[in-house]
Amino acid sequence: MKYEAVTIKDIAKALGLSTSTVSRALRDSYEISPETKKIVIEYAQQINYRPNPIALSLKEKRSRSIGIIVCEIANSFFSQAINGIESIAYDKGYNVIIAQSHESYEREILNLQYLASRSIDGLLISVSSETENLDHLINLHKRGFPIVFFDRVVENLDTHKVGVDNYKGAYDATSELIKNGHQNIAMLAGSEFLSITKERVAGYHQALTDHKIAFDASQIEYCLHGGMNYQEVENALGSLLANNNKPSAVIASADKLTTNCLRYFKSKDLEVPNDIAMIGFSNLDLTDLLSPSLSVIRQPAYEIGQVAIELLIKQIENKRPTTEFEKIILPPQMIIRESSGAKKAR
Amino acid sequence: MKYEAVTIKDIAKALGLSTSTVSRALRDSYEISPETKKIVIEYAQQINYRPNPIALSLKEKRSRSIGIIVCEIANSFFSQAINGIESIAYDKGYNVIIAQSHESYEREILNLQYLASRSIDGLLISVSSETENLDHLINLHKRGFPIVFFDRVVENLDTHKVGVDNYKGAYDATSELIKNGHQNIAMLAGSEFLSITKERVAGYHQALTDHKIAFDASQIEYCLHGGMNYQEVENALGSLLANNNKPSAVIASADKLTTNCLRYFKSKDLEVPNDIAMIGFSNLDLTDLLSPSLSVIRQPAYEIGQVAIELLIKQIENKRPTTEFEKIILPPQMIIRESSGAKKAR
DNA sequence: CTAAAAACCGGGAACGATTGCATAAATAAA
DNA sequence: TTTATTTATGCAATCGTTCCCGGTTTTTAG
Repeated sequence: MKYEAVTIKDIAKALGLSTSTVSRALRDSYEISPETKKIVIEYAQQINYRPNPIALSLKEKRSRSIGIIVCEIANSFFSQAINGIESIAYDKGYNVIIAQSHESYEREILNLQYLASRSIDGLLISVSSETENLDHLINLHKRGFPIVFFDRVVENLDTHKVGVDNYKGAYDATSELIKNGHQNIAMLAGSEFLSITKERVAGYHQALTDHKIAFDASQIEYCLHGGMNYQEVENALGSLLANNNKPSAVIASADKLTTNCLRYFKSKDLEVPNDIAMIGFSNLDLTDLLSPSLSVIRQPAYEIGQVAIELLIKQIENKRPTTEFEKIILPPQMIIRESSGAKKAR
Repeated sequence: MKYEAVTIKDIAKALGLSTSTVSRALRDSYEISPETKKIVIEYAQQINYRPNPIALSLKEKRSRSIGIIVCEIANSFFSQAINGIESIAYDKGYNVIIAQSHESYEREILNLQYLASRSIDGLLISVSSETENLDHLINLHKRGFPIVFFDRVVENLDTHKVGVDNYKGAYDATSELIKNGHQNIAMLAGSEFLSITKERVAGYHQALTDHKIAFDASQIEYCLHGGMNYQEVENALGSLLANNNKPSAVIASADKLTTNCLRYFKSKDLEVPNDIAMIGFSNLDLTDLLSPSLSVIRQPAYEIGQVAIELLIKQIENKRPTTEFEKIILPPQMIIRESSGAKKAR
C-alpha cells in the first residue's frame, strides 16, 4: 500500500513557490510569468505529477463518472452498447461504473442507491424487465439529476431516450415470415412491462393486419425475465405449440429469447425452418454459425450507446437545466438467413 | 444540475451541534451521549443523509474502487469473470471500473494511466495479447500497489495470480482427438507472448509425445491478436491446411479463435468433424447450438473472478505489505460434443 | 517624477468528513 | 470543600485543489 502520490504542495515546496502559484502555472493562468510556468511545468513533468481527481471532485462537486445500469453485460447487445458508451466517455474524460440488475427490480433499486452514493454525475439506464414502478427514477429526475434511457426506455418520464424502431423491426420480421408462406405466426415476447415489448408486439400485429391475417392474442406469450432462465422460455413455447392454432413460425423478441427458442426446438427435435421457422431479435455475432443459421433483427447497439452518452454528457455539462428532451430512434437491420426459410410442403 | 446533497454541516446547523459531534454520533462513538445520538441519527435518517464518498476518499486516501483491465467485455469468458468479480466486490463495498485494452499494448498502458489517475485502490488485470514488456506494471508493483493477475498471468512479476490449468486443458483436448483417431493435429494458438499460450502449447506437445506422435512445429500457428480479427485466423488456418503434413484436426486455444476457426471451415465448405475435426477453448454458452455442436474446454470464469477479487481485497486491506503471493490454478472442464468426433474413413 | 496600471505572486478559505486535543460541566473521591 | 476523574461536546487541522482577495513589484502614462 502506501502509494504516496506527489501533490501540488510538494512542487510548491521544492520550488519555493506557493501552492496557488503552482496551481495557476499548471492551469496556464495569465497571472503567471512565462518563466515561472516553464519551471513549474517542467518540474511537474519530471516528477510525474498527476492532479488528484478525488480532490478535484470534492471541490468541483462532480465526479466525472457516470453510472450504467443494464440487466447483463454478458449479453451481446449490452456489451456492444457499453463499448459505444466507453468510446465516447473516455474521450471526454468520464469514466463509467457498470452495474447489473440481472432483470431484477430489487437489484435495480439497490444499484441505483449504490451509484448515487458514489456520486455519479449522470445515469444511463436500460431498465430491468421487472421494472414497472418508476418511483426510484422519478425521484432523481425531479431533483434535476441527468438520466438517459437507452434501448428499454420508459414512457412516463420526460428525459432523453435512445432506442431502435422496434415497431419496424417486428413488422419487417413478421412480413418476411408471411412472405415465406407462414400464416400462423407466434410471438415469443419479452416482459409486458417494457415499452419495447409493446412496440414489437404492435409491429407484429400491424404486419398481420396489413396482410389480412387475423390476430390471435393466444399466439403471444410474454416472458417476464426476458428469457434469462430457460424454464420460462420452455413454458412459453410449450403453450404456444399446444395451441389449436399451432404456429408454423415464431418471432423471438430478444437476444436470450432467440437463442433459448432455438435451444428448445433442438431439444424437441423440431427442425428449423422445416418443422417451424423462426426469426429473432439478436445482436450475437455468431448467429451465422448456428444450426440453422439464424435470420435476425439486429440493433445498432454501438451507435445507441454512443448517442446515449453524448446526450447525457451534453445534459451534464449544460449550465441551465435541460427542458427539451430528445427521443432518438435508430433503424434496425434485418439479416435473412436459413431459419426463416420458406415453409415447405410436407 | 444542482443536485445538492445534504451534508454533515446541515445536520449540525439544524440541530445546534458541531460537525464533530454529528460525525461521532453517526459513527456511534462512545463519547456521545445516547440522547444526542438518538436525535442526530433520527434527523439524519429523516433528511436522508448519505456520507459523501468523495470527501471520505480524500481523507482516507483510498477510493474503495478497483480497476479491471481486460481485452474485451464482449467476450464470454471475461463477462463471466467480471460477474464473479462484481458479486464479491459490491458485497465488500468496492466498486469496479472496467477498461478494455482491445488486445492493444498501447491501450493497456493508456488504461492503466487512466485508472491510476482515478486513484483506484487495486488492479485486476488480464494482459493484452500484445503485452510483452511489463514495465508499466512493474513500476506500480514496486511501489507496493496491489495487483492481481487473472487468466492471462505473467511470469516475471511476484503477485497473486489466478488462472486455470491450461496445460491440462490442452492435454485433455489433444488426447481426445488422438483417441478419435487423429494423428495430424494442428494448433491454432494465441499470442506467443502470453504464458497461457505457452502452457497450452506445452500440454498439446506433451499429449502428442505421450501418444508417440512426432511433434511438428509447423503444425502450430500463433495469432498475435488472439483471433480478434478474422483475417489473422484466416491466414493462420490457410497456412496450416497448406502444410504437407495436412492436419485432420485442429485445437483452437481461445474463445475468438474457436468461433473464427469454425467460421473459416464453413466458408471453405469443410465439414466438421468429417473433413476436419476441432475442439476449442471457449466459454460461450451456446456452443451446443452451433453447427456442428462444439466440443470445448471451458474455464470456470465466474470462480476465477471471485478468487481474484478476494485476493486483491485481502491485499488492499492488509496493514503490512504483502510478501507471500499465491498462485491459484483451477481445473478446466472438457465438454465433448460433435466437432471432435471420430475421423471417418473417406 | 509621480500616479496609475499592469504584471506577478502569496495567504487563506472552501469542498465534506474524521479525529486528536482542549474544554466545560458533572460526578466521584479524598 | 477541594481535587481528581469522567462525560460530553467543540475547535481546528487535515486530505489536494481551486480561487477570491490582497499585496508588491515593475512598467507605462501624464
